[in-house]
Amino acid sequence: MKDDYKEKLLVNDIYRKLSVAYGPQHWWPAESAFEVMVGAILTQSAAWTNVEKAIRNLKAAQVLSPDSIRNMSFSELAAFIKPSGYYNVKARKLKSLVYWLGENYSDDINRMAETETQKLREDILSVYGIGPETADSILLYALGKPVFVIDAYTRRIFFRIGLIGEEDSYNDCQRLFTSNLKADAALFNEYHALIVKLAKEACNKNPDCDGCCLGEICRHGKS
DNA sequence: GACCAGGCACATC
DNA sequence: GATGTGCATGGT
Repeated sequence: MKDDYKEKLLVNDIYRKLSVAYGPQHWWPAESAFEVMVGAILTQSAAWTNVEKAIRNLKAAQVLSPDSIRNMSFSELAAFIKPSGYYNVKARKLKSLVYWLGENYSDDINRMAETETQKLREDILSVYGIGPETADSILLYALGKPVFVIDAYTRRIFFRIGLIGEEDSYNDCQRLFTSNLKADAALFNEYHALIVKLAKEACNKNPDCDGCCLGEICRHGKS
């Protein structure tokens, strides 16, 4: 059997196993596309429980909108998002996002979604504070584009399994999934959410294992 | 009290 | 281009 065919079987099989083990994850937990975009920035190197507090603050003050975030003072914004950590840099990032959104799309996220995906990805990446993972989270979870999100969990788990190399770039990692799966936003959405679920479950129970529920395809402790 | 969490920009070599 | 560092809160 050819190696690339084995790889395809593995990538698909891991998804099936995770899906059976954990069921639907219902990502991204947000009421609007804009909320996803804000959450994607706030969750950078932060625990989601802290991000929830920051978003709750914005909602309670009824300022979770591009216009409100543009018009409030920097220090006011920083105070709202304080629980998510790095509040000064993140306030600057959110300001950059909403000014960009206004200037390029008149705050119309539906119009933004009409742009061709790769061009839009380049465009989003030009915004201060948005790197590959945040850009892809926005494309997938806010706009429903079939773009696979690579995070630290994905790298760690698939490195242990042997499907990702230590030196692989973000794009290399992404190719593992996009070249072996149907380009389906719902599938990419669920797969990434399941990877995060697996990482949290397994890590919390055993620091030496990221993939107990993967059975034989998990080679934890042997890498 | 140490360590980590759904990264990124920037300085320096 | 790769390697190091600052950013900061809240939960375990």
